[in-house]
Amino acid sequence: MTTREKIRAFYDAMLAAYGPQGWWPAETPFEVVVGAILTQNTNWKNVERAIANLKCEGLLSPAALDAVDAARLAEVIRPAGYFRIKAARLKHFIAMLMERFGGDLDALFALGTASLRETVLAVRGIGPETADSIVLYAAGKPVFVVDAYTARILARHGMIEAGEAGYEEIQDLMASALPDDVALLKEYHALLVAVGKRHCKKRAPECVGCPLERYLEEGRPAP
DNA sequence: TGCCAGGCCGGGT
DNA sequence: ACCCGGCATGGC
Repeated sequence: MTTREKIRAFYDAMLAAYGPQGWWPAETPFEVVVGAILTQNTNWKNVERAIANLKCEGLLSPAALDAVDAARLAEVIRPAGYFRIKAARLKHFIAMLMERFGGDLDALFALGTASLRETVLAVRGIGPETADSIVLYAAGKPVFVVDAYTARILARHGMIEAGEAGYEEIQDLMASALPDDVALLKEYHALLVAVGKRHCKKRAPECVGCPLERYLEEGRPAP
């Protein structure tokens, strides 16, 4: 089986094992943007609390985040960790949105996929994964989102060298094996996270009970 | 009880 | 071009 075939087979295996994940968990595209920044190296549970706080305080809109004091914003998002840095990062994104797009998220998302990614990536505090999460899950444009689980799972299945492949390299590998299908790309990344959380933790010596290997061997999903 | 979570930046080699 | 320390809360 070629690497390309494996990448496609993984999708079937994960979908069969866990079903559609329905990502991103948010009510609006703007909430996706905020969540993408808040979840950097942080447990999603903590992010949920921070977002609930933002909703309570009426701060979950570009205009409100633009107006709020950075120190107060930091206190509101405290449960998400790195709260001072993340408050600044949210402010940087909002500043870009206000100055260049009049605070209109749809105007930003009207950009083509490549320039949208560049624009978002240029914001201080937004790196490749956060940018791609915004492009895919908030703007609905086709990019593959790479994260720590993606690299770890691919490495443990011998598809890349552990610690060798960079972000873009992994992204290109996945993109070359998959169609430009937004729904599939959304689901694929979400499924990798689902599998990673259960079977591919950082410290674990191997992917215990991972459904993928078994699927590849037996040609059908693990029970 | 430590280790880890859906990263990214800035300064130093 | 890499490498590393710093950033911080809450869960298992």
